[in-house]
Amino acid sequence: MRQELNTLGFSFSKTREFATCDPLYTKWEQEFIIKMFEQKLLYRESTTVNWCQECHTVLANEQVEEGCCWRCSNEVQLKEMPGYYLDIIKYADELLVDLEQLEDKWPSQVLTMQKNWIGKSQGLEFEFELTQESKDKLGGNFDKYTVFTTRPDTIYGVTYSALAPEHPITKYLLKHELLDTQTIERIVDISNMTEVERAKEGKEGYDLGIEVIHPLTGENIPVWTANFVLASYGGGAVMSVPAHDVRDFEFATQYNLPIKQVISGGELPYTDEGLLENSDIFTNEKNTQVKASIIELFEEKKLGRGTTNFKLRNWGVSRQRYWGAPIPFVHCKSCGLVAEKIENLPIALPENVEITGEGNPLENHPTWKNCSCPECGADAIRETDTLDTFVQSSWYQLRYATNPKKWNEEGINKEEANYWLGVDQYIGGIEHAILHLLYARFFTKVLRDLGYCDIDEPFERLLTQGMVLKDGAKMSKSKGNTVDPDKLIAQYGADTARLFVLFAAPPQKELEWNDSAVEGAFRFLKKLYDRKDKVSHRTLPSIDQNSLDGKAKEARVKVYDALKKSTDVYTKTFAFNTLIAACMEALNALDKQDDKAVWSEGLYIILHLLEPIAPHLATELSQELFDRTNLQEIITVKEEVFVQDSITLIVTINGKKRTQIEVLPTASKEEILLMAKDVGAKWLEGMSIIKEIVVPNKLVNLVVKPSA
RNA sequence: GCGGAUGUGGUGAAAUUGGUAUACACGCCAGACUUAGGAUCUGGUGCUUUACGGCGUGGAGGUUCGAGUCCUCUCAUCCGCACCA
Repeated sequence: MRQELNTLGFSFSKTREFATCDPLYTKWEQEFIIKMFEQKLLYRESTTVNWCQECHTVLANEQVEEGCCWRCSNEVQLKEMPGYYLDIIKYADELLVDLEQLEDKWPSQVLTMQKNWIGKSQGLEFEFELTQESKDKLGGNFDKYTVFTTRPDTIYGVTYSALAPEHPITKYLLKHELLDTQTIERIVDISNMTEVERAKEGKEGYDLGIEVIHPLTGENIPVWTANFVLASYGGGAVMSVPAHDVRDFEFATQYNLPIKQVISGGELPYTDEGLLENSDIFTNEKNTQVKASIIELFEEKKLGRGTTNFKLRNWGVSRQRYWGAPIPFVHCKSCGLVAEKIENLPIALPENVEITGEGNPLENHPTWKNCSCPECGADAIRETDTLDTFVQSSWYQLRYATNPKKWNEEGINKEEANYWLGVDQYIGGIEHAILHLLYARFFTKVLRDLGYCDIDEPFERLLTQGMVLKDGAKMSKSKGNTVDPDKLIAQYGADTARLFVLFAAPPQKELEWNDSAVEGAFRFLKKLYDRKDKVSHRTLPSIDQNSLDGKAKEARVKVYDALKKSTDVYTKTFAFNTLIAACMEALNALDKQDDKAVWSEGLYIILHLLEPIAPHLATELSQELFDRTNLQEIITVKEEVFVQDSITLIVTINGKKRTQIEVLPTASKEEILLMAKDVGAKWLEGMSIIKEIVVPNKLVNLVVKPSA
């Protein structure tokens, strides 16, 4: 890999190179984790997690794609187990708001994906009080439960409430067998399904035989459990308004539950705006306008409160595998969960380990997990979970900005990090839109708050390069459809390979690999090299524009067109394909003339422009021809090159191109029109002109209609 | 279902942001030089028509002197989210 990058001529600061699995890197990562634990940003909890049987590990929500593992595509299962979580929800608002700073600097698609993933919604949170009878049934263990809604305006239309199968009340009913056996079995089955599986099954639910009291009307409302109520969101319980919610409507229809319309409008379920009805004092008001008043009413009566909820889940960072930094905690019989002492870091992975593919290698290691408690010194057990490797990639840019001489003493040098970062231009695949790019944003903000740097956003500008496809599929080793760049380089050289790839398409676009055009790229470079004999000046020559013939002038225009274009391409658009095309045009135009100074100037500039694209050829020729070893100088665009002796104007009639005229740059509008009518006489016969338009330097348009 | 993106020659793609549509390159055709060419060079190459011309940026409308570009509707493909109450 390193060899390949070198051959292709990529530049890295070799002194700053490091591996994220190096214990010296691990050490600081573990320190951050301990600091986060101290700030209560990291916690350990036992919940239902995504488990990949193939990888033998837990996965974060972001790492599950359509119910499958992002690495191996194996179907993810649910499992109840303890794990460590980073409180990313605490930063949800900032992560959302700061997306605005990235507008126009990041692709809008990525911004949208992050926004949707964070999924902020505002609404009302309130408690449903259980009826006395229901409280008794639940053995006095529950008085009420909380629900969340974004539609407080439909509160008078509630006809039932639904709990997730995992809701504590549902669980209680199951445990104490307060439902009939068949129902219990079915609910347990549902509990074992993933969200994706539940969605596929269609709606299913059961009457739990308990009731709650409507907080405003005092009516009794039946409580059901339903497979579409998510345990992980909004407390795992909802109020149901079948008249104005598609899901509730479907469910209510299926189980013959009552439906009460409270917004006037069309066919049910009606989810658009309208006037309220059957809504007590709010009747006849616009539904969009009463949301706030209803929340206020709940707050006044101390029944509930306005709240914000996020779809984003906290980041589960526990992994049960060998690679990744060990989570630096110790389980002590008397002290409980204890963070390792900073001076004992790093807690390195053992090297004599057996990777069997079965179970956690650290767990299975005979001695590694035995340690003493950092608090009391008693025998204790080391945590065997390791950190998600996305933690490693969340701060490597901060490490890279830190002077290697300081790597032993500090993880991140604040001054240097502040100086170098955020990254001016970051390049990566769209597949990390809500993985690495979200985690790194979060981690950067946490490290900022822990005092390690003053950076708000890790990556200032982002380019998501398109995937390279082969036979319509993403190129990958596992699919065996990769193209070996070595072969291409061996045959044509690294510069041709680079030029070819950049010329094929703009980098944002995905590219179907087809190497038939390699020849073209090679031909261009060869031609460029062949023309070195044309150079007669050792420096950028000064040229008297007036002494040149037309072809030479045209060549200069093309050369300076390319130079002009390069600024935009290298700083904004990254449309290297158009810059390469401009260089090709310039070379073609140079070939049509024979002024030595123009040739020298042209090649000087073309080599300068191609340096980042074909560095080997460009630097070698620049050195040989012009004694230039550093191609970073700024060449100014000579505007006089673009001043033309005459201007070509297109003559259009009724918007259709008919002919063209040559005029002096000083020609007046009247002169131009006169000339246009003269050359266009053929098309004007029997016509009367009703409008004349002259666009300077561009065209003339004559609007005509048949004479009466 | 919701959200986003993209549709231009045989192919990869350009178009100064409302002003000559198809630059540049691949491919193809013809020619030149060659013992030879998978090397190099020259010319041609959107469709249609004998020609003048007509048509042409997924499709249908609209705005405008003028639309690949702006607006409305529509079709197709791709991507993301997917019961988030």
